[in-house]
Amino acid sequence: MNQHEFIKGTLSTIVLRLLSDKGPMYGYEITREVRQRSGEKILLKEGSLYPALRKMLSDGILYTYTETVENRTRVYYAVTDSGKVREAEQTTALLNFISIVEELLNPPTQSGYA
Amino acid sequence: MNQHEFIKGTLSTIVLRLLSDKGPMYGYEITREVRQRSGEKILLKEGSLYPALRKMLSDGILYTYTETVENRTRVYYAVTDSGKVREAEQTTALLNFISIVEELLNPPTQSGYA
DNA sequence: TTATAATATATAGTTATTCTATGTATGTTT
DNA sequence: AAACATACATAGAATAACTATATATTATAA
Repeated sequence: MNQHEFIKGTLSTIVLRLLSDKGPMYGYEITREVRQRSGEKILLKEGSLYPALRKMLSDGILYTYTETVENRTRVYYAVTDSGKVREAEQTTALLNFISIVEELLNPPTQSGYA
Repeated sequence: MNQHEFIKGTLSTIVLRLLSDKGPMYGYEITREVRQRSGEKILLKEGSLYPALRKMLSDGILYTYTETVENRTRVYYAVTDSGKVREAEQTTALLNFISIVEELLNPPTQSGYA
């Protein structure tokens, strides 16, 4: 995600939300899904994704299992029970933060117009 | 802004927007205004604000002048012409990014409800 | 009167996160 | 044969925000 640095701090929430929503996914699949769902706007890099996934693993909010399909190993990442709690918390917190930022960006000089 | 790290990447846009909207402000005033406008949710720290302001100065999107009120020096930060252009760009980009994130966070399984 | 809080500035150093660049390996298409 | 897509991953750089600290004045509270 080079095109804007707004992603910082939101990446793990987005990934966690995606895994909660779609079920277990493997890394490469996550990058494609985020790219597709964002209309090619958010291009997740491996150098961002894998460290983020490893942190979530060590935090106990994800776990992994592997499958081999056509000689290619896939490492699936899935949400743990505590991860589900965290997902709800973080999603709510991010949406709250977003609404605050939207208010801050809305020019008060324009409010008052009918 | 310790309570959530979502701020990362958005701080300078918020400050730039605020200065564009309210006119020149001094550092301490900015922290109070952001705190107040955000309903005490975003608590800007000096260690975050002043480095951010200095970066914007060196980028040429802000300039400063000083005033002394009751023996206290105030360093006012104001938006340059190129800063006005940047403000419009960054604000639009942030709002676009926000709408993408909102879409990503919206569970597609829930869409379809009336 | 002394201490604390509010006003006002700012920096040094730490931590955390994302990115660039790179590396491995297989299968498919040109 | 080369390039591209699939699939993993890491090392090191860059950046941004934070904690903690420092200075100084004025106002308030104990």
